[in-house]
Amino acid sequence: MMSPERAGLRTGEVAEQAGVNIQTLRYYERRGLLAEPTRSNGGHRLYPADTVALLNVIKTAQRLGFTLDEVADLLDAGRRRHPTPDLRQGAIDKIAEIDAKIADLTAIRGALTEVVDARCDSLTNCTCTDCPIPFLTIGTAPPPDGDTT
Amino acid sequence: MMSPERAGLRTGEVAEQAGVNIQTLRYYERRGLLAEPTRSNGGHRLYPADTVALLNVIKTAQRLGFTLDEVADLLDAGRRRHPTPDLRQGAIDKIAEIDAKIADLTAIRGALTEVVDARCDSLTNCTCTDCPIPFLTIGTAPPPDGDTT
DNA sequence: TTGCATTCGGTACCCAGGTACAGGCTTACC
DNA sequence: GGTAAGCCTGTACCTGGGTACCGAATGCAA
Repeated sequence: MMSPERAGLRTGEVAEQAGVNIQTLRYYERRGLLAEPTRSNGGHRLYPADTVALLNVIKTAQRLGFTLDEVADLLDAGRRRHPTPDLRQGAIDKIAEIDAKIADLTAIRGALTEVVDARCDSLTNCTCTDCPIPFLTIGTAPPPDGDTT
Repeated sequence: MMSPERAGLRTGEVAEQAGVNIQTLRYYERRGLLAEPTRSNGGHRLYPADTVALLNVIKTAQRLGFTLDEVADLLDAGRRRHPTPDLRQGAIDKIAEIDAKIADLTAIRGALTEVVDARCDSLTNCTCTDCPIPFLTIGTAPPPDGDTT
C-alpha cells in the first residue's frame, strides 16, 4: 500500500492514524503546534513519523483542560535541552497547576465513589456525618488565570 | 450591607462572590446547571446561599476539562439520594475517565519535572537512557468520546 | 416620591477550536 | 496517457462557552 522508504507520511495518513481531521493538521500548523513539514515536489506535505505521537500528546493535554497556547508552551518547554530560567519557571508553575488539577480530580473522584456506594444523601447537600462533601471543597485554590475583572 | 434575613442572594451578589459574570448565571440557568431560583415579587432572582459553592464546583470541573454538559451530568449524579443503575453506571464511567486524566496529568508532571531538573535532552525526542519519555506515553487510553467520524 | 443602582428579558456579538467547501493541482496505478 | 483519489490554498461556517448592550422595570434609601 505504501513503500516504507518514502520521505514521510501524507496528510491523510497522519490524520487517520491520529484520529483527527485533515483540516486540523493545517490548523495546528498555523497555530505553531506542528512545525511546517517538508513537501513533495508537487507541494504535498510529508510528515515525520513521530507526528502521530505528537498529535496524541496535544489531544491528551487538551482533554486535560489546557488551551492550545498552553499546549504549545508545554511542548516548547520540552524541546529545549537545557531550559532557560524563564522556561524553567514556567515548568515549575505548570507543575503547581497540575498538582491542583490532580487534587481537584481526586476530590471529584471521591465524590463519585460515594455516589456509587450510595453512602451520601447528596453530593451538594449531604447529611452524612462522615462525609467530606468533596464537591464543596474542590477548587479552593484560585484558578491559574485568577482575574476578577 | 445586606440584611441577613432576606430571602436569598441577588444576582450581583452571587456573581461577585463566585467571580463570574452576571450573564453567566443566566446562561447556566438556561443550560440547566443552575436551578431556576425563586423570584422577588418584582421578578428579580433570589439565589440560595449555596449557589456560590455550586458555581465554584462548576468552574473547577470546567478547568479540569469537563464540558458543561458533563458537569451537569456530574451534578445530576450527585443530587440523587440513591442513584439509579443508569446514574450509577455513569458515575463509574466518570471515575474511569477521571483516573485516566489523573494518570495523564501525572505523566505530564513527570515530564515537566525532568525539564526542571534538566535531565532530559528533550521531552519529545529524548536520548537519556533512563528517561521514560512520558509525553509520548500519555493519552494511550482512548478518549471517552472516542469517535472517528 | 424621587432617583440612582440593579436586574429584567432579548438579542447580538465575541473568542477558541475546529470543520466544510470550492476549484485547481498531484499522485498513483492501469 | 488517462483517470480517480488525494492534497493544495483560501475562505466561510459551526459549536461551545460565554459577554455586551438595549430599553424597560424593580429595589431601596433618603
